[in-house]
Amino acid sequence: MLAGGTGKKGEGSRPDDVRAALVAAAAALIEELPESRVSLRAVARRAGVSHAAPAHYFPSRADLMAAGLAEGFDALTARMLQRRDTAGVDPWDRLKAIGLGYIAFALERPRTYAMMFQPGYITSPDSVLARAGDRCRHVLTLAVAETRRPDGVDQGLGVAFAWVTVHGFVSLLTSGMLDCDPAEGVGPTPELADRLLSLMRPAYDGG
Amino acid sequence: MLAGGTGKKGEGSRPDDVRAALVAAAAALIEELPESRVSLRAVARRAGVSHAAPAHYFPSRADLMAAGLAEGFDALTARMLQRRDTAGVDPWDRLKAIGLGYIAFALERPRTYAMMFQPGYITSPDSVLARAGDRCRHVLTLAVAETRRPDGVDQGLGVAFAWVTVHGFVSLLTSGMLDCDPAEGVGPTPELADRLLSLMRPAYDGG
DNA sequence: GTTGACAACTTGACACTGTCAAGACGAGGT
DNA sequence: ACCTCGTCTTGACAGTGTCAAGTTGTCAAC
Repeated sequence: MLAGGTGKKGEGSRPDDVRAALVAAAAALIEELPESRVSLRAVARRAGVSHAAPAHYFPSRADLMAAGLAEGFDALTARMLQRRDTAGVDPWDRLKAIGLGYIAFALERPRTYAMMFQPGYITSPDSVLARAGDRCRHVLTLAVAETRRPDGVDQGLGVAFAWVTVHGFVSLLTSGMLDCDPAEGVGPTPELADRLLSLMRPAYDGG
Repeated sequence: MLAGGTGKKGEGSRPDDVRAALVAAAAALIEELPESRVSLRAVARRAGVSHAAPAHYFPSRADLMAAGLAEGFDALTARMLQRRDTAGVDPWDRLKAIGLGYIAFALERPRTYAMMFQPGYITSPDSVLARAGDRCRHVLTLAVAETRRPDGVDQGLGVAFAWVTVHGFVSLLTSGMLDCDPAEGVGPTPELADRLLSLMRPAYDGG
């Protein structure tokens, strides 16, 4: 049977209810607990099913985590779009808004964000997680395309550079390596983010 | 007793032999196995001690991992220094050499690298891991200082930008998010690394 | 040289984990 | 009525981190 069976337990159940509950529980726990404590059984408990229920929908723990992380990616994408659409019409403003939205998401949901980029959860380029990542990058690609100039960097490189910068920033920040040291002239987080994004700009403008 | 006791078991043992063996075993397993499979017991087996021996040197699993990861940081620092010292005298060449050494290390020991920057292993700014990270950043700071111009970016921001760029690059690459797509004009890894580092430069040169 | 103290481990146990095998159970078809 | 199948539960197994207690070897004191 391909599309969700009608098998239901209580009267309130709908097809794939359990699956959705598991993914939602996983997404929640990923942010609430350190990674090692997000167990299959904890997710199952949160979703109100038995400890082995996840095995019917996900071949392994990693697959359930990947599904939860894909939800995280979609939330990130939504955040970027929201910020972009409230920015003006200037392409650079829009790109910068996307970057700030990206950073805001990562700092609000640091554990989810860190896990999203952990090697090992993407099993294939067609996996749920990889596709969610692609959708996210697509938003960035569109924004970079808008800023494009005849003598600017090429598309792929521009996307890579923008992503690399914002990801590197939040990743270093949340891992505790980038403590904004006032002695070195670097201010608090939002200011540092703004200055880093501004620092990026000349790479796009010049030939 | 403050400094390592003389308690030895066999005749070959030296003080703190077991501790060093544990850290070495941890560092090795961190690269060999996915993170979830690097267990205290596996490390203990590799070091040839009982499953509870690590508890005598490290309060928890995280502390043993942090010790292994600190070794990774020191190896990274050594790699950067080696590359820097074989580069010429041009400050920018030296900074770029450091960046390429950094990238080379991360791509050779991807699991170690990813774990080094995972939030949660740095318990305090004085921890072994944090200090190893500081030593690494210090090398970068020196190199950035060499490139400094009167009208360039300030020190702290320059260090942050350089680190953010190389870290973001290898982190995205190893997590599978940055598949160098030929259709978008981005070539293979070494070329992309080189172009990204070059893209960074105008940020340091201009006012 | 016997005694005691003590660090360095080992052994054993506990609750917890991911995964597999087997069973319960209701819905749908014949 | 009977069978089948998908959904989920129950039960089991090896493996995990951590704690408590026991063992062993070394040193200092007397």
